[in-house]
Amino acid sequence: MDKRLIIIDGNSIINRAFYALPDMSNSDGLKTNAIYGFTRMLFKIIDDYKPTHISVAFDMKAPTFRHKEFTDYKAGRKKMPDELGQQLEPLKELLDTFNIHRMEMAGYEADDLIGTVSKMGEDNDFKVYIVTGDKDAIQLASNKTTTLITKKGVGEVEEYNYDSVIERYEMTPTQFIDLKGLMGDKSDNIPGVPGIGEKTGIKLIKEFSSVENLIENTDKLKGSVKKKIEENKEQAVFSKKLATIIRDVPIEVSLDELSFGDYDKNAVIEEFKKFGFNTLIKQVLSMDGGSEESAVEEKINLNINHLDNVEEFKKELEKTNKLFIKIVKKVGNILDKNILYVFVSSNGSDIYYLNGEELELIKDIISNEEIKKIGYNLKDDYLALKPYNMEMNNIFFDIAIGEYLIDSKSSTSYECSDIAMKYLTKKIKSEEEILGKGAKAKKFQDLDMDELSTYFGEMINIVYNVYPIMEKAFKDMEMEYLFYDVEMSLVEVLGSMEYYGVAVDKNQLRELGDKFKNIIANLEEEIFLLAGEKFNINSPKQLGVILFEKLELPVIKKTKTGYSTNADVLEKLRDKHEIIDKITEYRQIVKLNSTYVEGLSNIINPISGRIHSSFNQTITTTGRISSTEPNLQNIPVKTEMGREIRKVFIADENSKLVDADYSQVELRVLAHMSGDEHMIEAFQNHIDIHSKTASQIFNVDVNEVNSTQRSEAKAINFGIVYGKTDFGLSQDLNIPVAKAKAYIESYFANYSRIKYFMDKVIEQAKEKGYVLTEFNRRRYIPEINSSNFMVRKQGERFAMNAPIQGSAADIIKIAMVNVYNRLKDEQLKSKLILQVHDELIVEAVEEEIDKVCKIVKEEMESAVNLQVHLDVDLNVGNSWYETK
DNA sequence: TATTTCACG
DNA sequence: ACGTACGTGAAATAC
Repeated sequence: MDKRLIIIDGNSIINRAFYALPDMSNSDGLKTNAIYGFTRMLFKIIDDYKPTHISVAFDMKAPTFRHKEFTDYKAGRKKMPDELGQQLEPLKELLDTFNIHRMEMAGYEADDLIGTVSKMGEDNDFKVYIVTGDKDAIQLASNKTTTLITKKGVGEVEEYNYDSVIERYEMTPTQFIDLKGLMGDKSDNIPGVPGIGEKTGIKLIKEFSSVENLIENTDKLKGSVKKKIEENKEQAVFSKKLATIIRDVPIEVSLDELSFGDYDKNAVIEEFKKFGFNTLIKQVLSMDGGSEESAVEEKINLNINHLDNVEEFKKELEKTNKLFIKIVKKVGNILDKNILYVFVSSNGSDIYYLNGEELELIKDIISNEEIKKIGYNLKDDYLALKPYNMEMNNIFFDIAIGEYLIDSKSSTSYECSDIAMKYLTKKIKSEEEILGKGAKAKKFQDLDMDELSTYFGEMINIVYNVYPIMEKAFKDMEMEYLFYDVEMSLVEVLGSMEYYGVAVDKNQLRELGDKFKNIIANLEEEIFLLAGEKFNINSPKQLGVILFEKLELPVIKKTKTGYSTNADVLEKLRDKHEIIDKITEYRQIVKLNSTYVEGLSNIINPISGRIHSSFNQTITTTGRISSTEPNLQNIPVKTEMGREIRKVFIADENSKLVDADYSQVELRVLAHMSGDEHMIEAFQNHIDIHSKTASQIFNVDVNEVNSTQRSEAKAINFGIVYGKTDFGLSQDLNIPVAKAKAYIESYFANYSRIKYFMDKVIEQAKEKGYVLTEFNRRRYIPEINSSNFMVRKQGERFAMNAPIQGSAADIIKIAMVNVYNRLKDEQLKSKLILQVHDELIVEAVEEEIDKVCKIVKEEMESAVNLQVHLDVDLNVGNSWYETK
């Protein structure tokens, strides 16, 4: 079998990783980004090239023969930063754990060891790969050796072998050494020939093929080049020597020692846990090689039986009043009875199941207010039971939501298997492993009882073992109110909203569709006429060709794949050609028709005739809820044509929609959190905040503010919340950057506590690694300590925005819970049906409208006590369109 | 599957 | 000097 040897330049790769990745550290404060990056690179290389042998070469601190012969060698190099230095030893230990060979030798650089070992590999018929970020190693490329140079960061590599080097550079790999002899190398402080750069160097090497030959034939040169070479002959030869990688270092190593694959997975995982590399643990487990026996996959011992003796199980439950539960349902209508099995347990190991027809047996357990329901994605379970007329009460602990609160960015899915790995180092099958992925993925109804019981039994066991750990974490982080009283209470609220849905007027939808299609057809014709040909207007690519090539309009902006044709660009082009306005209008109507008219039509529930959107609680990094299938949080409102879509959303018979929205909730949160007297005062005195800001910036009386000033101030008020720059503001307001800068400075001069607040949260993010909302919701911001300017600035904007957006999200969640509970407690028929970030909509039956208005306003305004009032605007109408 | 665009707060 | 406002989801095209 063929043997493949990979030799890695350890220092080079760890350096790359360090500078490419954002700051990371483990719980002990050890920096880990370079180790992480190195390991990811290592895994990728192993995956791509399947090496049989590996060695990692390191530089030593001791001077090399190059230093001895040339004191200035590598002079002027910056010292390795301590954040990187401290990662070197742990990386070496990790390699040892992996049983990966590493080498270092006093007096020689890593390059020389690589040169020597690669030669050994070549001589023994290995296919050799050299991994480094240093292009010097291209000189080692040959028919048997491929040099892999890292591209941008550590993600990808570029391959160089003998042929590809010739093809790209028109010279052989070894001629690279000659080139360097002439050009020198700034980073290594190799002098070369002064005045000869890359261009001339390449020309000379192509002509004379080597430094030595060149020197002998300087008579064929002329002018300044001749002079330069003749005056620096020795220096050129010497530079070439410095640049030459040694290939016969007296290192005592046999290729057998480099063989890879025999390592203890468990030990590697332990190490990863120490570093906090949770995502890598999974990868190790699925990697070939390594001994599996000792791996973490201890079989979980479970007793899984049909629930025959309900009374006995109830007795067991009484001991703790904790029910661990997972419901398995088939894919189907949310309003139908779809339950296949219910798995329940009181102790995490004795697990019982019953099928969909036997549910009545546990109805009183499910609805018992005393029994705490503990599970994973409990909203799904709550919803599954609804069609059976069963109400799951006391939804107490959901480990998916728990993980979301602990780290809202750790992943997007919060897969149970990931949670198991992170908290228990237990490997259970993921949903994808059970069902497969893509088009031929199975569904739970396709699995047999054996597969189901293993998967869901393990899930219950994981829940049982993880929740106490999270319980403690919330206590330590002072997040108990947020978790139990806000998020867990919200599960039932969101479930109820989904189940109830919102009524739609299908006729209205059809009418709008007809109207839009008509307009689209007309616009299409006009656009083709103006363009002189037919094309797909929906294709940015084809549109780009028409606009910027055929019509030769000026290119405003480019995307990574071609011309940008977005609304901003079109806006700037609208004076240049009459086709532009037609396209803008076409885009708008097509969007309305495809996303809204057709999108909504497709998703109306055939049973209820209503729309049941999913409200997801574990998606956003800031704490907001998201809405999918369909997204009801982005129904058009800004243009009149778009707003007509809202006529589709109506109240049921004998009902009306009560729409309540917070007035400027984020700015009020900002006023409160910053404690800025000016802003607080404005809100307390019910002064229009945008006019107030305008009066301060433009130095006029509040009553004298004109509409332009007010709208500019509005842009600033909102922009500040997101950390907007002077440049961005200048673009939005179409004013010079200097003017925008002056506005922002004036803003912060007047609202000085806001500036102070922003500085403070950034500082907190830098120190602690996270920022907090008013209710201690956390957002980790690893970007904040990045060495990359752009990434770091972005981190600062996250830090400024997250507490504000997040606190507003906390507040409306509290309000939702309170509104829902009031409606329930007062036994009203009206239902909370929608939330759009700062807006709640209740479908209220006629006779309850006054009561509902009062409840919603009261609960929203009193959800939290801030230094400013929260104001809620109420509107009542037959449709969402009317509630304006 | 990735990219571009655009709808909302 | 950098590149330039946060948070989402859906549809369509192109690969």
